Amino acid sequence: MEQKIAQLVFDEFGQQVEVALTRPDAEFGDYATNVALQLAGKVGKAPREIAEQLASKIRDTDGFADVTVAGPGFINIHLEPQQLLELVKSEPTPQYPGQVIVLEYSCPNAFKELHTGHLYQTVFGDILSRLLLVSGAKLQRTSFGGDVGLHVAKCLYGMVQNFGGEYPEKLETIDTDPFERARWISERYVEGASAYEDNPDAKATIDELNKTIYGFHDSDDHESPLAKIYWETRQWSFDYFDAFYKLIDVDSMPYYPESATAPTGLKVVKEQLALGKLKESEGAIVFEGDEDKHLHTRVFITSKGLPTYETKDIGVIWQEREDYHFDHRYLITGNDQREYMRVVFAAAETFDPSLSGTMTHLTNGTVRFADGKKMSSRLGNVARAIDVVDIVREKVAEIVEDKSIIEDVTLGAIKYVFAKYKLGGDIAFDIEETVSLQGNSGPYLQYAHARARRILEKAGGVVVSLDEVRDEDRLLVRKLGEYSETIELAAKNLEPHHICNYLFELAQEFNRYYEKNQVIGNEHEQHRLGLVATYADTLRAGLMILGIAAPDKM
RNA sequence: GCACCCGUAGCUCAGUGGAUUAGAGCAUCUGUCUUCGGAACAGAGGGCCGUAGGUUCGAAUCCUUCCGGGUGUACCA
Repeated sequence: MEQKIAQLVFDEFGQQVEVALTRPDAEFGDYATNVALQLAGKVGKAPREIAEQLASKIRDTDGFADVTVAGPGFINIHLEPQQLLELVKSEPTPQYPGQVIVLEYSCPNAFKELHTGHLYQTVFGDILSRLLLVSGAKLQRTSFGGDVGLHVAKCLYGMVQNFGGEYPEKLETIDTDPFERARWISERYVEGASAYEDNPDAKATIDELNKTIYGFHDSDDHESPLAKIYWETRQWSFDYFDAFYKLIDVDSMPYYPESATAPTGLKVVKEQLALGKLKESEGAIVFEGDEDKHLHTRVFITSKGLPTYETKDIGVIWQEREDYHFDHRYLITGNDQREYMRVVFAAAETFDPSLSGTMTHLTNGTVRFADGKKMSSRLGNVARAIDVVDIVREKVAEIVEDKSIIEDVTLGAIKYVFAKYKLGGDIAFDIEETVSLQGNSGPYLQYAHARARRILEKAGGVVVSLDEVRDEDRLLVRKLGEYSETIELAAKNLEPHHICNYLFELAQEFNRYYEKNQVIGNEHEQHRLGLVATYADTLRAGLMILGIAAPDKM
């Protein structure tokens, strides 16, 4: 439609313009455009005059219900009922057809538990994945994290202390539940970390251990007692990640451990050093910043010869490209890594100019607790992801009577909270509001859906497809017709929160309709059931993109 | 110091490439209501969109100043 109007503008005024259609308040029309105002300056006529001229042309050519001019020169377009129905039945236009896209997110470190930030980023990444998939992308999810490094050494030290020596067989005495194992590992980490702080001997041992662990990889040592402990508990960590993803009902993804990306990164970095793209400085290998572009200088290989995070990140990029030949790569991290990642991207693009413009860094804010006092006793300083899920589940269980849907509602509540904010800012996580069954929340939408399903069930299942628009339907039908463009907008900008806003508005619109219009027993029952079914299906489709289950009963 | 992000209703947040009267949820107050599932609907109050300028026919939105908050600034990740 934009193009048609642009063509009319060109025919009438000989001007090339970008026509933007907006969705005005229902009283004004179904679409509105301000092209007349844009043209006023160029053409040298009054905006209203241009608008009238254009409006009459649009009226002639496209057979809209009505085309009016309002205010300073807006053209408001009213659609015919059939045009509204076409919109309802239209599918979203894929925004990434056939594109190979890598999305890297979640990124927990091995030997540590997932905290609230991971929960947020994992949920958000999963939603983005679903959005990209329905938008035609060939998507590959990935994750990246540290399975080597000082934190692992501290942890291993704690384990050895706990066992009173290097006794891998004692691992068998630990609980087999993946969450219990993860917790046990993190307790050993805490012990190792405090020993590192308090005890100089322990510090020396742990520093040595750090190198030893790299050695397990370099020399492929799976036999020494310490190596056995390392490999076994490393696997526990990976199993724990998968168990957690399963718990929150998101897809798991290939994990790129630093032990694997470091060698790849080192190889690239050494090649680039030879090519002069990196420099030696004070014994370290650095990528020189650029003051004009406000890029910091950063170290890629330390003066001790160890690869830094920068090098490992280069390694992931090269590995992911090798594995998937991506057209575009997105990664999500905390926003504290913003400047850092700019340097890594700049370095990567310097190393290989063909990467230019193929990578996008998305950043998320931190999760704050709105009701911090209540949470603190249970969650401590670093809130574990699992505790948040447990607390929400407890709250949900208090309200929901049907036990079989507690998990769906719990996850619906959590996922919706994380989906409804635009990525970037901090999130105020309020348990009460999360679980709240009213207002703009996951459970509200789940309930709205279940309610519609029950109407259909009660009516007996025979549902005709929607084929007319009655006067009282108009607002709801128009809202249903906005589904496709909402998905397109969300996909194009990678902003799932538009979907949340839309679904909430849709549910409200339906509730308004439902308040006034009897469905069952009405003379238009068949027609209205078609409308209810369309609504329920739309709601379910939207929730599905958000990874939220839409139970038929609640 | 420099750079980046952010300041919209009491609170939490939307606000598409500039646009008709700046919106929603929560909270507060008032109605509807012997309910096709009320976890609802209707309505009210509450805003110089941080400040001061600029561009424009028109600015929460673009540019600049200042104020306030956050983050980052080479051998951590």
